[in-house]
Amino acid sequence: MILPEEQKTALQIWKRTHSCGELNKENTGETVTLMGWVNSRRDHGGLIFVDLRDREGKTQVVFDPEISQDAHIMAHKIRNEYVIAVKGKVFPRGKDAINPNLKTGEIEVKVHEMRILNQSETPPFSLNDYSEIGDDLRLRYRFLDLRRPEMQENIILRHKVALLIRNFLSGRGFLEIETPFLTRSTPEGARDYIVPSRVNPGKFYALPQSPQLFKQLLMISGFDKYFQIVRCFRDEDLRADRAPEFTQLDMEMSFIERDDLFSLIEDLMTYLFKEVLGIEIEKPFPRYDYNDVMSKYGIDKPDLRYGMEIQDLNEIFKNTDFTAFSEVIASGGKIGAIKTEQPEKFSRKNIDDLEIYIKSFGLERMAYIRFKDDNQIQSSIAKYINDEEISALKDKVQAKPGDLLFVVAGNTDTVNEALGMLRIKLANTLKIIPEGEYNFLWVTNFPLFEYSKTEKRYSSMHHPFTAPVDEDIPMLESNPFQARSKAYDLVLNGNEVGGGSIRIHRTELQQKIFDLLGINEIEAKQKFGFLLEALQYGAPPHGGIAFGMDRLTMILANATSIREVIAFPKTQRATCMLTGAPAEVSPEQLKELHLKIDL
RNA sequence: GGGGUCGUAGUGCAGUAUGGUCUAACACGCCUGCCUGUCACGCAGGAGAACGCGGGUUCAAAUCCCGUCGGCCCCGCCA
Repeated sequence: MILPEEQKTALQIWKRTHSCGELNKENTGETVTLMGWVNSRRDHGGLIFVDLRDREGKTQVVFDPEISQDAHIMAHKIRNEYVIAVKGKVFPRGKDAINPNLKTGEIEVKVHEMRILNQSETPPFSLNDYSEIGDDLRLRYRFLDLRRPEMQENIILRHKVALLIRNFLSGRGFLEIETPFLTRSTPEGARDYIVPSRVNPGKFYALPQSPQLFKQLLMISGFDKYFQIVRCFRDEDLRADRAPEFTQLDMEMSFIERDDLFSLIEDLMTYLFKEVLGIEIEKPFPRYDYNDVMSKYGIDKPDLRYGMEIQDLNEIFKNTDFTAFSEVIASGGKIGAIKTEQPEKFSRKNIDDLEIYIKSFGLERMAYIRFKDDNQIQSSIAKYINDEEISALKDKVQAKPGDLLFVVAGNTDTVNEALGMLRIKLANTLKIIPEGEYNFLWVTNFPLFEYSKTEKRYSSMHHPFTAPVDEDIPMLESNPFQARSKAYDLVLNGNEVGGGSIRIHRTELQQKIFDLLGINEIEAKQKFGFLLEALQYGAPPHGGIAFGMDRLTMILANATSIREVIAFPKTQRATCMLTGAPAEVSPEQLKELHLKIDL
């Protein structure tokens, strides 16, 4: 079909020749066509300057009545966020007119023809100013929020990360294989999102919390090295680093042991950081035993960009007369301490507030010790500490005059937890966490099981398919709950960015673990029968890991919430402000699914 | 399930402790006009909020109380 020239749309006649981020001095003299959004308009009466924006950047275009009367008149009508196309010539800017803040700052385009491709309402918030916009507004107008350069950078970064991962893994012989979203609910783990089946009345699918079982089956099928960048779903409460649907880099390999996986992942991570941030990360990453990080940092994902480790003072006070301490030692507890940085910043009031915080973990009190010159101390427990203990203490914590030590005593786990949280709190309030530093570490040798106080039973710390440490296998008969597992976490700057394990590849051992978890044979058969069966047909030794892509990207983007790197995130109450999901469905839909709502 | 915090023009905020001076301030944006070298343009003028919603206390409520809705942060939870 041939349209008369004047009926053709702008795009049938005009083709974009460049993005708004790529022109420079080299293009001087070229006639170019740019298309984009009006970022800002500066009307000088005579000249009108417009910063034209697309995802690649901004270019200054100039409307000069001496070049085109028509374009200049039309430029009066345009407003921010109008979509326009301009045809013009690239001019170098004079020395004084160069804008170093713009990629294209050394040129400008003098317009001889313009078309308004679309108008825009005045946006509800400015897309190019420096003030913070409320989260609710941003999410309600996410399509505009995503137009902001910061968000565009984040989303582009996310693409880049995914692409680098795919290229890297493909280069190492990995295959990306899809696994189902409509699958079955499993008893262990997080709450499932469930989906009713119309063709199977009364039955439900569950959306996967992870492709765990499928990737193990793929190993049994012989696919050897698998990965997938995949959405996962968990119906649990949200946090800044936790969304109900999130993206995971999921991996599994056969014929490997833990260290093979570690070195592969270290290669992948250093590659990513090099390509994305231009930063060299040292390999191999340090490895820590779960028990060690728990006693030194009170948490299984310590941020090692700063010190302030938890000190164990039991040895120093083993002969103390102070009953509050001796009783704790006698009962197998721990006297723990943290030496704070910037001790001069702590007033009596600050210390009291910290004690209140410590008490919220169930400890009775927190003592402080301030070291003075010589062998003197100022302390809430000064009268219970003798000179010998003071000098031993000074040695142990390497105290300088003026240093401040916080001391708590009680049940070992509670002391570790409380001091671990105190350590983080101190680091944040003292602002001692260095920016731009990336600290990776592996945490290994997790307990195989953990006791749930709320459910009053043992469950797998990682998941029920995790292999026990070889030398602990005999313990499964004697004291199973002391056994360690071949699970590992990758921690980056205090975030758990990845976790995985070497899996069980023998039916008997898998059955044994189900027994210990109180999953009886019938239930195991019903829910995991396919896995138990598959393990009987030549399952290779295998293991894997999964990474939180959102968290990883968040850290690479230097953002504080994964919402900043997800195009269309949910709110804290798991709703979508854009679409209004979740929402009621029609009675017809419910009827079809044989569902009744009972509120 | 629990704790905290925020909600005032289109946006960001001040005002809330000690109710009356709030006829709600400021900045950005918006509208009109002027301006040929700006780039967070400038100048002059203008419009725009009864303070999330509901109830209560009071002579009087943005401000106090109760409830409720929503955003965010944290604990629990998240194999």
